[in-house]
Amino acid sequence: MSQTDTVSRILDAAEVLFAERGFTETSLRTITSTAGVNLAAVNYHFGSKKELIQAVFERFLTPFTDALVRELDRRVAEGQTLTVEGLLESLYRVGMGSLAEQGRDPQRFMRLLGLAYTQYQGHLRRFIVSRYGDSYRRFAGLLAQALPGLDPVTFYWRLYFMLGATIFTLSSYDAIEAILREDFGAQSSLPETLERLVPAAAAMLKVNAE
Amino acid sequence: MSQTDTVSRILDAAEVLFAERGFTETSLRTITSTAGVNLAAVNYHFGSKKELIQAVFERFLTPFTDALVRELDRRVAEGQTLTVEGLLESLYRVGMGSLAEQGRDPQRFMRLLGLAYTQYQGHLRRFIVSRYGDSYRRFAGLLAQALPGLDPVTFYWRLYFMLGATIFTLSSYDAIEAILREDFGAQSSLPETLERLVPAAAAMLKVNAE
DNA sequence: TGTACATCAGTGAACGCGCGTTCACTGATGTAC
DNA sequence: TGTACATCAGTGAACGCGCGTTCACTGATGTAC
Repeated sequence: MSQTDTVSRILDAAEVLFAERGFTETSLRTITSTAGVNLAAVNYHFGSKKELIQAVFERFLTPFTDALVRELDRRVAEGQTLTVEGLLESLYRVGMGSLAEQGRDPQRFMRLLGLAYTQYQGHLRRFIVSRYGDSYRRFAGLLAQALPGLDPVTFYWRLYFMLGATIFTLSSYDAIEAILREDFGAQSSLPETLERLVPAAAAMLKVNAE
Repeated sequence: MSQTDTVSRILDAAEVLFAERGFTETSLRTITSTAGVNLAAVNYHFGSKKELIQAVFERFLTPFTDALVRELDRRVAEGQTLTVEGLLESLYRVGMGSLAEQGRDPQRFMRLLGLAYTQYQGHLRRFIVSRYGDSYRRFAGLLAQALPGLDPVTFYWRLYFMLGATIFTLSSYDAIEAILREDFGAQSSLPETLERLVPAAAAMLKVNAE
């Protein structure tokens, strides 16, 4: 078993289990037995449980933000007019795409993102802000340009409303979808849900703008 | 020290600590030493940590949902036309009011509500749905009436978008407010933030409706 | 009015358990001369 | 080519610690006769 193999088996198991139950509720014993590796391997390869949590986030956030910034750069270089709807579509399409490439589950990452915001893990919030703050500001800056005439404070509050609607809904996607399927017999796929989210979120951002 | 006193001291301490750190991250030893009561008192009065968590939710959700349903009944009985904006305002005003009456902090309850949705506590979700599902459906039903012409599946997804924007933003209210104050020197009070949220959420719900 | 008993809030100490982490060790592979 | 040593992934067992819960007990108050 090569190093890469053990490391990625640990990351695969941790990703699934953290998303299901949270960080404190998932023990290293559960992770290592699911991964089929020795208990001590986590501390050997990652140093501590905290650093394992960060590594899980790094593995999916880095490809995602890199792809998002490349996409934004490309569209700006081509001189495209970036609308609110266009930017949200880019965000969601890149999110789905960069994960689908690796054959991984987008809902799982939404749950992890939701946990990062709500769980009591100061180190994780600091890690994410310092590592991915630049990409976040790039996106927010272009979105602000697409919404002229909005004062900055109103804009930022609405940006958080939009993030809340996105992260909250998609991190509970499976549960909500199951309820709607039971009550109305209507299946909603994830891409369909994102198609509902784009105009709704755009309308929320655009009230009284321009 | 009367029974009521010990019980409410435990609930007060648990409410603050759970909202700050989450359920698993808060030990009964921390709660009881903050409350100034004996460690065994939690199990004596509540039975278990799970039942304590439920009791914390019950103490703030019951007055809130009772007041909300009374307010909705009153407005319907008076024959008022209930608009989307009017219903959201009722929701937020009753939320602030029923807590302010008791001199308690509304942000704290938003954090608890956020935790209830994201933390791995199956018993809590079941408890909330069984106890407060009727009030939730009452509100959702009136909101749907205010949005004719919207198919039910789209309506329910947007209801979740709205809940996500509300719970996510208000549960991180202190953090977001601090960032905006630092970057723009602009203070936003909680009522001001709710005034921003009403038209934004209403616009999101109303896209293509009526 | 006085005595015996019941009830109940609260307590101090201990229980067993699962946790993250550590450590001495193994065995395979690579490197130097 | 052969030997000595270094490196490094991985391991098994144990460490101390904090956790939720339990239990025998106390002391105050109420109730019955």
